[in-house]
Amino acid sequence: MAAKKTPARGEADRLSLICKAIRRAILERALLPGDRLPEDALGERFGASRTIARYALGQLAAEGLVDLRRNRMATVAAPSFADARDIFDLRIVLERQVVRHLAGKLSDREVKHLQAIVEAEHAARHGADGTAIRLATEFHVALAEMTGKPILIRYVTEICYRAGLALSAFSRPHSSDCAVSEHLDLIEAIRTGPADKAADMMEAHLEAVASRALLQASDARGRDLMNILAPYAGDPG
Amino acid sequence: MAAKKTPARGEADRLSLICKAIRRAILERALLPGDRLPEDALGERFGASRTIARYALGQLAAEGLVDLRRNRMATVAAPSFADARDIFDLRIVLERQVVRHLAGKLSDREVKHLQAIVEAEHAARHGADGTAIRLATEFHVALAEMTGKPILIRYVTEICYRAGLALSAFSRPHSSDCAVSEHLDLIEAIRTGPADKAADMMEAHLEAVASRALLQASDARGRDLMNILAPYAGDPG
DNA sequence: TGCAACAAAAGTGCATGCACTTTATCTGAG
DNA sequence: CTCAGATAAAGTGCATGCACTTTTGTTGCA
Repeated sequence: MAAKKTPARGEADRLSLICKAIRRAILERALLPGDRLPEDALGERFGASRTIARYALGQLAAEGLVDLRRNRMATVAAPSFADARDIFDLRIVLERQVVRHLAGKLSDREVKHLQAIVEAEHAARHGADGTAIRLATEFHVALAEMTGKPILIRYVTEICYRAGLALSAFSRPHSSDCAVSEHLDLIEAIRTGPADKAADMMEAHLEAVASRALLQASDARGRDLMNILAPYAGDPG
Repeated sequence: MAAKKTPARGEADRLSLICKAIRRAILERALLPGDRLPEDALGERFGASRTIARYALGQLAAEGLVDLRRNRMATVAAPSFADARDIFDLRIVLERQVVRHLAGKLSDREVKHLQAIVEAEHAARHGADGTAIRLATEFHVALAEMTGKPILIRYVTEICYRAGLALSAFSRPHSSDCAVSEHLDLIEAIRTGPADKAADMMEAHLEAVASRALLQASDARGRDLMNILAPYAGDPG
C-alpha cells in the first residue's frame, strides 16, 4: 500500500512539506509580500486538512515569513523598510560570527562544496526563475552549517530567509542580489585569511547586497509607501 | 455576558496565555528541562481544547523552549552543554549589538526604568522563588526594547529565554545568576561610555554569567548526567 | 525475584463540523 | 456612474471524535 498511517523514518510529513514549500516559494519570489495564504487551499494542495495548514502557518509566522492577524487570511509577511534594514544589521552580526568560527579552518572538501554552489549560482545567473537567488542563500546557509553549531545554524538560516523576503519586497524583479565574484572572494578569504579580515569581508558583502536593494528602493518611495499602508487599509482601528 | 465569542481588542487569547505561562514558568524554573507537557492537561488548565494547547507547543518549540517528537509527549527542552555554550555565544553578539545602539543615547526616563528593575532584582534577591531570575531577564529584555528595533527585540528576547533555560539545566538551584552590581555598572557604562567599551562590559557580564553556571557544571559531571537522565526518571518531586 | 508477553490506559495525529467574521458580490438610490 | 448598504460566499477559530501509538500496569512463567 502507498498510504501508511505513520510517516516512515526519513519520510517528510505534510507539515514540514508545507513549510518547506512556502519557504522556498518565498525565497524564489514565486510568493511575494502580501500574497494570501488561505488555509484550505494550502491544505488541499498538499493533501492535508486545514488543521495542518494552520499549524504550518503558525510555524512560518514564528519565523517571520508569514503575517497572521486574527480572523484574517494569512499573508506572506511584508517587511517595512526599517524591518529590512534591521534584518540586514542582524544578519551581518550573525554571519560575521559564522565567518569568525570558520576562518582558516575550512577543509578541502568544504571549500569544494562551497565552490560548487557558486558554480551553480553562476550557471543559473541568467535564468528568469528564482534559482540563482535560492543558490545564493544556499551558499550562506552552507557556511553556517559548517560551524556545526545547531543554534547558530538555525538563526542564520532563519535570518537568511527573512533577508530574502526583505529583498523581494524592495529590490527590482529578476535582479540577482548576490554578486557571484563576491562569493568566490569570500571563500578565499575564509580559507586563508585571518578571522577579522574575513569577517570584515562578509560584512562588506552583505552591506553591498543591502545597499543595492535598499538604496534604490528608498529613491522610489512609492514602493515603500504601499508597504507601509497595506496593513492599515480597511482597518480604522 | 462575560463570555465573548471573539476576544476584545487588548484581551489576551488563550493561545498566547498558554505560551506566556509556560515561558515564564521555564524562566522561573518552576518547569525544568525534561518536564512533560501533555496537551490535554495544558488545554484543560487554561480552559482550551487540545487544539490550542498543541498549537502553543508548536510555537514554543519554534522558540527552542520545548522539544517535540512525533507521537511522544512534549517536554521542556533539555539543552546540552554544547547548546548552552552556543546560546551564550549568540546572546553575547546580540546583546553587544543592543548596547552599541544604546550607548550614550539613554534618556533619563529609560535610565530610571532600568534602575527600577535592578532595584526590584535586589529586593527579590533572597527569595526562594524565581522572581530574581525573572527580573534579571527583564533587565536584558528592557534594554533590547529600548533600541526600538522589533527584529532585534524579538531575537534578544528569545535568546534570553533560551539562556534562562540553559542556566536552569546547568546551574545549581536557587542560584541567582546575574549579579545585581554588574547590572548597575552596565547601566552606567551604557549611559556615559563609548559604545565599544559598553559592549565589552556587556560581553564580560554575560561571559561571567555563563562561566559561573557552565564551568561549575563541567566540573561536576554528575550534574550534567542528572539532566540527561531527568526525562527517563519518574517524577520524584 | 526477574522479566517477558500482553492488555488497559493515556496520549498523540489529524480530519471534520459548526459558529462566527471577513471578503466579495449584488442591488438600488442619488 | 458611483457608492452605501444588504446579502451571499469564503474563510477563520476552535472543539470534538476516532484511529493509531506510546506508556503503563498486570499477569504468567522460569
